[in-house]
Amino acid sequence: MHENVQQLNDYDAPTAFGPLTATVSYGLKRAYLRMIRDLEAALAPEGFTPPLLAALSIVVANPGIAPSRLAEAMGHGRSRAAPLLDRLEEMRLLAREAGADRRSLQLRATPAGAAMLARLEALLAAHERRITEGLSPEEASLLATLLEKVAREG
Amino acid sequence: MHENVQQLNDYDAPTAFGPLTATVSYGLKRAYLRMIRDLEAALAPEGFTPPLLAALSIVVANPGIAPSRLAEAMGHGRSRAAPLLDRLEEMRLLAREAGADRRSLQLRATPAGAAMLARLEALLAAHERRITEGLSPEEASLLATLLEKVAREG
DNA sequence: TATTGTTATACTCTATAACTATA
DNA sequence: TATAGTTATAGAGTATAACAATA
Repeated sequence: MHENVQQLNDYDAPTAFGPLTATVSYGLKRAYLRMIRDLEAALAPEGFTPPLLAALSIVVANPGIAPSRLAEAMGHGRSRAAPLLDRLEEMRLLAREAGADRRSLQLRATPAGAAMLARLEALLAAHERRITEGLSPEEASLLATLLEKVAREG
Repeated sequence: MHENVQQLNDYDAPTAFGPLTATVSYGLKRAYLRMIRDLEAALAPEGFTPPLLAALSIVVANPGIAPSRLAEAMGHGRSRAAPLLDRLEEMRLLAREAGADRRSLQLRATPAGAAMLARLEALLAAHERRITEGLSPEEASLLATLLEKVAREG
């Protein structure tokens, strides 16, 4: 049963992270994991996921954008756009329209899409407050700036 | 062919992000993506992936740790540990040893595992320098601190 | 009963290559 | 030939549930 010598391990809580301790690299991973889980949970009741929200946001902010430029803005290859657009079109939130160059498409949100995004913005704001709850407003703003610097240098 | 009116889109580069602009949430996603791709590329020549490195680091820093506590430290469920441990054991970098409570296992790195980690630390340091190249040392240190605050509140 | 480790399963994200239609 | 969009495929990461062994 229970004994005091039960644990022969030579470690104690909390668990140590070795060379990962206090690195930007592992901090990014841990913070990202916490963020994405909170966002997934916040969007699920609306039938949304983080990538769907990003795609809709970008289309609303850039009416007429082509799928390949959307994919580029989201940081991945062209082929990732198709299933996201299929889903958003299925939900009647956006439409793929033909342009003058018939190889290319122009993406536009429907009124329902714009309305949905407005609704999601409230969820997004609450999510942002949750993940920055341990930070002052100045720290949160600084964090966003530093993250953007890291992201841009790629 | 080429015409000046070719683009009827009412957007211009760079692409706008709408409500995602300047949020910690989307900044985290973008910075994480940049980081993880750099780390994957850095580790690939050694046959390693970021989760394998994290697992090995934590086992070396916590000799005798159990798989379930390793999984907890890495932020996911128990079942994720098994394939990572299979792989590391296959590589002869760690061993699963039986403890007093025979339900539980004690994980320990082999000498080869410790040597491998030492080698990986150099790659990790170079990786850390690359992803923080746009930041002063003070900013990088501050960023790591802020990220840890975000991660911990979960 | 509860806990540990494992297996099975499924879903998402991501990357690559190949196909089509247009230019 | 080059580009845009799509499809097919595969691999990795993650989550849940169920199982066997042990307590």
